[in-house]
Amino acid sequence: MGVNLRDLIPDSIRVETDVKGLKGNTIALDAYNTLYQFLAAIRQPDGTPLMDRMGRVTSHLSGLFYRTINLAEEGVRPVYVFDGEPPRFKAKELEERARRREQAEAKLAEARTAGLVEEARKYAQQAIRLSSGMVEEAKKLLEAMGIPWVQAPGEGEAQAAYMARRGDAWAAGSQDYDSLLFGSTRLVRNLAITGRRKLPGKDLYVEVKPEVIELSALLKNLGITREQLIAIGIILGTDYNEGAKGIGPKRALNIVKSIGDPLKAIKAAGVREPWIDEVYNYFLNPPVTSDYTITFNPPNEREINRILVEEHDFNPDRVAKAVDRLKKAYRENLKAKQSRLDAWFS
DNA sequence: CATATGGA
DNA sequence: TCCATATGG
Repeated sequence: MGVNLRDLIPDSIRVETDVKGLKGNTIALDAYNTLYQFLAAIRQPDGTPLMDRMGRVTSHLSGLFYRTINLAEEGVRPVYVFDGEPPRFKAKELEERARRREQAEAKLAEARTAGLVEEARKYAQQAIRLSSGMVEEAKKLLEAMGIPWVQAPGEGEAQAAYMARRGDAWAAGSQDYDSLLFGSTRLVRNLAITGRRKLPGKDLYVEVKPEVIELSALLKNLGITREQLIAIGIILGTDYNEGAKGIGPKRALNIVKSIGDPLKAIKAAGVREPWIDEVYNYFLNPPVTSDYTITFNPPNEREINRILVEEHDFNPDRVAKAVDRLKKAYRENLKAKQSRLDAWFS
């Protein structure tokens, strides 16, 4: 999922930090990416997600609620950016994902009847569905919490990058690297508090710290332009194209630097999709909107309780405790600072 | 992924 | 304060 720039980016460009080091910064978070990861991670050992008494999945709400409060408490100002319409050349990728999900669902049923717990968990993670209802409910919860969200016209990563470029956000936040191709000034990955990540297939957890990748530092280090970075991404493969067979990050960088012109390099590398010029233009100039405001509001405790406790069977004491933390974080970290002049007029 | 809890 | 383990919905 997403463009795979992992092996292109030198370790020296990945700046490890902790959440405290991001205090005061507005971060435009890829909502889809975030919710999807909660759905993948917040599960019982056999892969069963958290559910309310009606059997509706609540893992995404639990993750969103507690993580957002943690970030706010540490002084991070989160803005969630939701996907709009995908570009039409993403249809193939989306169909493939749907197909893989159906296969995983079948395998999950098999594993469950066979009583294979680890197998079941594996396939449950591959069978994740983020429904439009779940997305709508996440937006409702954010509103109740007083946390801003933005509806992107196209890809959320593109909108987040635009917000960073305008200076409305300090960085885009996602596990994927796409926002760098979309021109985000910075990308923050691994933005979580506890920083635990399960190693695939093993019962081991490793500590993972947030990392910041600055676009200008990356381009300078590689000696390329943003346009050339887009070309490399396309050669390596994106959600919109397969990438050139047998070419890894080193050769992709070489080809792009020696040829110079991004579109010529893409073709010289052997990328054959006929719609590839459109993909290049989409990364360079994606649909975005300036019609948003980033405003933090006081948490609406009644509404939070209605959604989490009444509707979805969250523990009222736990929720109340978290809401208290959110109220304090709002006062101390999120509330717009009033200038002395504003105070005089109000 | 996150909180809660109990023992070192 | 740290760690391991259980539980959250």
